[in-house]
Amino acid sequence: MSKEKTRDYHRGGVRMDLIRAAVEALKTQTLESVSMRKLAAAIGVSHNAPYMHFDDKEALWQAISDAGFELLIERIALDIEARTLWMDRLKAGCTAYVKFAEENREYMLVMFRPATPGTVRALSPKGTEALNLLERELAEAVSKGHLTDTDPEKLAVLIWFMLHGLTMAQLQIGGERGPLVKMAGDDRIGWMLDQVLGIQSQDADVSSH
Amino acid sequence: MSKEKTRDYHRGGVRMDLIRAAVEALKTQTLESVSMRKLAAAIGVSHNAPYMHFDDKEALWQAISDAGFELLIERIALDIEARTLWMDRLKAGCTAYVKFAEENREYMLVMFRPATPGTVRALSPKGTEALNLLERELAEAVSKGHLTDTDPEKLAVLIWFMLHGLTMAQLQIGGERGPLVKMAGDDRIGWMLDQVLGIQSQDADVSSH
DNA sequence: TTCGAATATTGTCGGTGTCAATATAAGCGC
DNA sequence: GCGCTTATATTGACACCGACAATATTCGAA
Repeated sequence: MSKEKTRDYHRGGVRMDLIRAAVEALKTQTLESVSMRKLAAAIGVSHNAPYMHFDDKEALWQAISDAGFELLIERIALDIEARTLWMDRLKAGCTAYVKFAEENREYMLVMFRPATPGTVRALSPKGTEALNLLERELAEAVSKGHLTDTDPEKLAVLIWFMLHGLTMAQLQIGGERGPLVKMAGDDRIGWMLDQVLGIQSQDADVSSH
Repeated sequence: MSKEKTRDYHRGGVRMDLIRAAVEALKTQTLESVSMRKLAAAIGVSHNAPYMHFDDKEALWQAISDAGFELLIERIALDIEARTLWMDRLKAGCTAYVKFAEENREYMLVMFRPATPGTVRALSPKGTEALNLLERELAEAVSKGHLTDTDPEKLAVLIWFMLHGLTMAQLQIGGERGPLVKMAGDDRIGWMLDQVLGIQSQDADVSSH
């Protein structure tokens, strides 16, 4: 009598549920160990349903990567716009990058998963957009005379290398031990920026006596 | 009559052959797509023979990672020792890091493969040894008065972040396009070092007119 | 209402990591 | 030489995986 169907066809939102489940799974598991079939099971759908919404396992990663870059630039832009002084803005943007990586390990793993050797995967449009946010701040600083003798484009890339190296190191090797602790001070990003930009730290350097 | 056995038991050197085959395979394939069984087949051995020499697939990666760090520090040390002036030595070491990564993509993929979320994988002893090479040069430069007001330890980590960010970017996104080309000049490493160390470039800056 | 398109299902295939049981070879005391 | 232990390799099996094919269900528009 009961009308209960064996399953819900067309339950809707499978694509989003799948992405959410994958992101959730990545918080505790490796990229390799997250499987389409387990994700399908997790959201209560047959083992092949995901292939309605994603050509491929890779297509799922790509979708998550895009979403990650979206979140990243949103956060960076927000934190930059909340300040006015150029150095504050720059530092806020850099800090946002690192904080995002720390708080969203799962996204970063996908966004910067290694490319297949032969292929060239360009930095996603959203990715370069994030980089441009940095570059704009630096260009502004140069044009207003706060920085001299530097090419803002190259400087932006250099700073990104620095931030990216820091975040990748944190992802790849644990955060608790090793060389990372040597940089674990309160304001490592401020310190690094001062160093790169050749600025005398305005706080008294107490460490020398 | 012919005494030909179906296979060679105890053929010897399976462990090394396996590592070599894996490194070779990684030149054209992803970490994920390299399989124990294919490696076993490639060196002409049954699908379970590898498990005599490695507990685990992960154990194989670990062995390759260790070998990679060994090669890396050897190369860095060699290139440093070939110079005498402190800045030349520092630059040679940094350049060696990046060149190694470019020429040994396959090793870097394994050396810096993402760790399982829960676990903390400390930077391998050999890895920190590589970092110490940098640090020693910087400490020397500070003690001889070439650099002032800087903590060599922190500076070494900063420089490593920079180099690591550069190499990871090259591994993860293609080298041909995107922001990387903005840094593609002949002596990007020299430029980056000058920038970080706050040194006026001794070459005339021709780019400004 | 009918029919096609979208969505989901079951079934299947070759491939994978890894465990178990078995077979072969080498080393060594005798 | 002989026998024992141990290292090494093999076959066999199992659950799991990504992906393809064929089928079933539902929705929406003509």
